[in-house]
Amino acid sequence: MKNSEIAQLFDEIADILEFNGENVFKVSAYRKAARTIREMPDDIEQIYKNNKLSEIPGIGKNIAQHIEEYLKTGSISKYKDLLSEIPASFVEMMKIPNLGPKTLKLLYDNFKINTLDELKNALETQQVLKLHGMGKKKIENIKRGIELYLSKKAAGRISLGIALPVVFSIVDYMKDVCTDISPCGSLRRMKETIGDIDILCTATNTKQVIERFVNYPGKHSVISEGETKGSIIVKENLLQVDIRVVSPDCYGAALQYFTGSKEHNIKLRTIAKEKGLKINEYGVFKGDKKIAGKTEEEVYKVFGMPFIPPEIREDRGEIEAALDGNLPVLVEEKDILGDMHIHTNWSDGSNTVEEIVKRAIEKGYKFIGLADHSKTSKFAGGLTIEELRKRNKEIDEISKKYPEITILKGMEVDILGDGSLDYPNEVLAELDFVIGSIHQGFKKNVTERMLKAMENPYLDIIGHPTGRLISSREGYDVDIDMVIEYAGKTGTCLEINAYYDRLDLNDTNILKAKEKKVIICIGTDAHSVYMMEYMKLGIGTARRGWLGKNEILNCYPVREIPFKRKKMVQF
DNA sequence: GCCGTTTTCGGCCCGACTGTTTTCAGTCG
Repeated sequence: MKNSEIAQLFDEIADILEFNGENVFKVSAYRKAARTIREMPDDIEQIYKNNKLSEIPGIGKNIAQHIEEYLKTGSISKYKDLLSEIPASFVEMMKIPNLGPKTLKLLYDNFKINTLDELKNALETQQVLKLHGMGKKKIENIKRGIELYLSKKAAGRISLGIALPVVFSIVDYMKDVCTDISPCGSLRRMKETIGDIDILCTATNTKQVIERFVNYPGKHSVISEGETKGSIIVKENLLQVDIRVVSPDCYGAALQYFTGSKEHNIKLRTIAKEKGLKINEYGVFKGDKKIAGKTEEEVYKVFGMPFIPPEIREDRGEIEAALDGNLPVLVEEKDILGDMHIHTNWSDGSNTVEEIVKRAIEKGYKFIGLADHSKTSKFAGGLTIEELRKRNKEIDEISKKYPEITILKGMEVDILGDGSLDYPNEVLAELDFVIGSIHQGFKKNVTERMLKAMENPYLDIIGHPTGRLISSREGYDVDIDMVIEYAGKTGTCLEINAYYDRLDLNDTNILKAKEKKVIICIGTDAHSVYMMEYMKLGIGTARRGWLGKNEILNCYPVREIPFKRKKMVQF
C-alpha cells in the first residue's frame, strides 16, 4: 500500500510551496490531499486502477496526475523540480517551531543558508539583527525552536498511554482554581500518538489560572503567558501543554473548537457559513446574536446534529452521518465484559491466576481470558504441554472458588515459521480459546503464515496483527489488508492490542475490518494487574474505528462469544 | 490546487499571542 509514501510527498510539496510564498490555498490543497490519502482505508493504487481517483474529495485533476505518475514511475516530477530549487535541508527546517516560511525565506535571501548548522550560525551574527522585523527576542525564540525540534525529533510523537498520566496530573493540579476543566485536542480524540496537550477550563479568576499553570512543578520552560492562554513545556518527554481559559457561557463552543480535528472544524464552519451562521471558540452566532455555546450538545444541535463523539471527529463522514441520523452508537467502558489477553506468572506475567481473577472481579468483568505464552517463546516463559495442563488444572480449581466470573483457559500461541501453531491441535482442543501471534521471523512470509494460521479451526484471534511498537519498531512485513480480508472469510477475530506502545490495529485498519465484518477483540496484553487498565486505550482505539459493542468480542455475553468452536466449548 | 443552486472565476475558517512596530506581520493551533 503506497498511501503513506504519497501522502508524505504531498506534505513536503506543501512545505516547499509555502516557503516559495505560493498561494496559501494551493498549499492547503496539497496538505488536505496528503491527509486524506494517508488516512483513508482503501489502497490508493486500487482506486487508481478502478479509475476512481477523481471521486476522492480534495483530489482534482492535478493531484490525480501526480498520483498516477508516482504509481507508474515511483516519483513525482513536480516534487523533484521543487526540491532542486531549494536546499535539501529546508524540508526539515520548515518543521522548526517559531520559524515559519516567511522568516526562513528572509534568512535564506540574506545569508544563503543551506544547512541547519548554517542557520544556527547566521542567528549568532550581528547582521541578523539589522533585518526588518528581526529582534533579539525573535532570534532567541528561533534558537529555542531549533533545540526543541532537535530533542523532539529524537523523541518523536509520544504514545497516548504516556501523555494520559501527564494530563491527569496537570488537571489534578489545576482543578482547585478552575470551575470546569477538560483536556481537548488529539488527546481527547484518543489519537494513538500525541504531539502536544491542550487543556480547556473555565474559572472565576482567569489570571490565577494562568499564574498557577505556568508554575506547574513539572514544567521545563514557559513559552507564553497571556490573559487567557498559556503554554508550557513539561519535563516529561518535553511535551508542550497549552491551557486556555474561557467564560462558562462559551465552554461548550470552546471545547468543540479545541478538540478538533482541524478538518472536522473546517467542515463545521463551512456548514455554518452556508446557514448564514458563524462559529468560533466563543459560540455559534446569528449576526451579533449568540445562539449556542454553553455545551457541546447545544453547538451540534444548532446544526441539526446530535453530539458527535470526540474520537470520530476527523471529517471522515461523521458529520454527514450525524446529519442523516446515522451516527453509530460507539462502545463504552461499561459495555466491556472481559479482557481476553492476560499473562499470568505461569509464563512471563507477574501476577498469579487468583490475583488477576480478583482484580477482574473488582473491575466488574463477567469473564477473563488468560493467555500465556507457548513453548517456542522460551524467552517469555513459554509453557510446555505438561505445564499448560497443570496451569489449566489450577484455573479449574480457582474457577470453583469464584463462580461470579468465567475464567477462560486460553493461550497466546506462536505462529511458527511455516504458519503452523506451536501446539498440536489435540492440545489446542483442551483450551477455551487460542490467540495466534507472530513472535519471531518478523520479515519472513508473515502474511502467508498468518493466513495459514487462520485456517486452523482452533485459532480464534490473531494477536497484535501488525507487530508495531509505536516508539521503536515498524512492525511486521505484512499485508494487513489481506489479513483483514481473510479474517473475514475464516471468521477469525483480530485483536486491538491495547498495550500503550502497540495500539494495533490502528483506526484505518479497524474501519476496513468493520467493512469486512471482522469481529474485533480488545486485549490488554497485560503482564500485571496494573496493566489491565490499558483497556481504556483499547476502547478509545475501537471508538476511533467507529466500533459499536456488537462488533467487539469483549462485549458479548460469555456463552455467545463468537469463537470458531463455540459450540464445542463448555463455559 | 480544488470546487461549483453566486458553476469555469473567484472564493477558500479565524482568533490569540509575540515581537516589532506605532498599526501590523508572522506564527500557531
